[in-house]
Amino acid sequence: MVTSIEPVTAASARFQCETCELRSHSICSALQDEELREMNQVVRQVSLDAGQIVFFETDPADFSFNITSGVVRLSKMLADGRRQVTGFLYPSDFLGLAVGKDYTQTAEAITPVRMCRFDRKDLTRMYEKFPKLEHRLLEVACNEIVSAQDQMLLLGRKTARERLSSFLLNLLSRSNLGERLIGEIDLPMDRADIADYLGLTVETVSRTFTKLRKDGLIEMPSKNRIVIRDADDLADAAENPD
Amino acid sequence: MVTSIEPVTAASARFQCETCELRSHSICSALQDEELREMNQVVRQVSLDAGQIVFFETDPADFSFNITSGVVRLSKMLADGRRQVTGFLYPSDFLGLAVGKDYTQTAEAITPVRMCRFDRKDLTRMYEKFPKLEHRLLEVACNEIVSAQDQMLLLGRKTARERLSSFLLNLLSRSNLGERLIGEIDLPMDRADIADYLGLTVETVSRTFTKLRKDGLIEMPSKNRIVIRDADDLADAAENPD
DNA sequence: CGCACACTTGACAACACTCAACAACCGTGG
DNA sequence: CCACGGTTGTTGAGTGTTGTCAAGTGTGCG
Repeated sequence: MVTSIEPVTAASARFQCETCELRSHSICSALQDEELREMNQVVRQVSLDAGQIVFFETDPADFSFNITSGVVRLSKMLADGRRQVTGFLYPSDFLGLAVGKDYTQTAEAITPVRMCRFDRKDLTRMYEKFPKLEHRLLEVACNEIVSAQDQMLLLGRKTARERLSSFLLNLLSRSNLGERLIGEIDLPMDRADIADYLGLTVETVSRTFTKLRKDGLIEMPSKNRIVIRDADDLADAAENPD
Repeated sequence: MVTSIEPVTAASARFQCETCELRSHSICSALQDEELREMNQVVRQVSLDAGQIVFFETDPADFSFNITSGVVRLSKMLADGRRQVTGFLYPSDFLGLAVGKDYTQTAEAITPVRMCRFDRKDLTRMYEKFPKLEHRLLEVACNEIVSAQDQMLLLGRKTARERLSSFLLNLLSRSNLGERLIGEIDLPMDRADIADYLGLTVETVSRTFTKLRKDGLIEMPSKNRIVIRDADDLADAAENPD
């Protein structure tokens, strides 16, 4: 399942994982260098190939992760195979907030992924030592709640066109966090992932992409690449039916 | 907006709010008596009538609350009036986890409600003093995330029948936390609230209630009262289409 | 008693789903 | 280099579940 687990190298020793240098979202942004050294001793770098499972929705929840590169898909399944994708995790995102004994969803790499793995027992000790860490984690959890609520609004009340427009805008704001403000986004997930994330079928997703393209809201240089021609127009499409 | 705000009375002085005596869900269950006395100094009892707004989705997020009696509805709205109810809060539930400057959803009392109100600035000071409190809040947040994910699965992939069955089972497990295991539940919310919670219309909710009744899964002694005849059968209906 | 409101039921329409065929893409191997 | 098969994505035709609009039935309250 896990292709490689290596101890942290000297090169990455200053920070316990690359995540912390990327963005403020990482949980470790809360800590000082000295404290990070201590975190360093309980973290392991993990690499996965595309398609590999990080954990399954009934596995014992022993680990938490910080994504450092690649994209992870979170999903839940019903007995008959219907699936709901609950989120996509990008570099600097934290994975494994659950408090229960077992994971409640499945996490799978949809691109090659690298991440920092923490034993939850270690993390618990760290909380006690560095309350700042738990404070940071609460922030992460609250952000997750807010976007979960947005997603409920999307799934419960929005049309296919609004759903896809909202989705593209979310990806845009994410991909712009680090870098340029160009309206071009990469879709690492396939149509089935998008459909299961938006509560639609692949056919409807495909048709809706076509419509957005014909309406001049987006361009599609390739299947996995979207150019947003006017973010305001798309924002409009994300909240108005038809 | 708020009908009455009273300082804590001598009778309620031992615990800073009644919630803590009700159930383990309350955030204050994490604290010792001595620490509770300190919380006591920053809490205010608030009473609301049915229909009153606790806060609106763009209000500055200055307060957090512990519900002590009654039911609160959380919702988000689109510009054109479409609404998504994101949850119903019962006694012992915590309200106001958001980290941002403003609330991201509207909270409204759907029955007479009493609750303990905390100034978030006070709460922040309490966190620093009692890390246990923040730990407890993280637990609360994680539970909220888990049920939000369940709700996404419901909204994205379940049929009307499955949605209503799931909803009734959730209410059942909630109402049984405190007391008897009788399969009878009270619906403090109206059909529109249920519809907006389940991503349906009132008509579909009504029709689906009728179907569940005709199929012998539930009885309806009155509009707001549901008797679950066999929880296992209903659990079946909650995960199998048609 | 009658009005108002919430809920239910019916007829019809529509948006998204299902099933099916087709096209594009990609890696493989001749 | 191109032919081939498999996979993924797109498009089409028809169906269905749920939404819309409208009428009807309680139920509570003044």
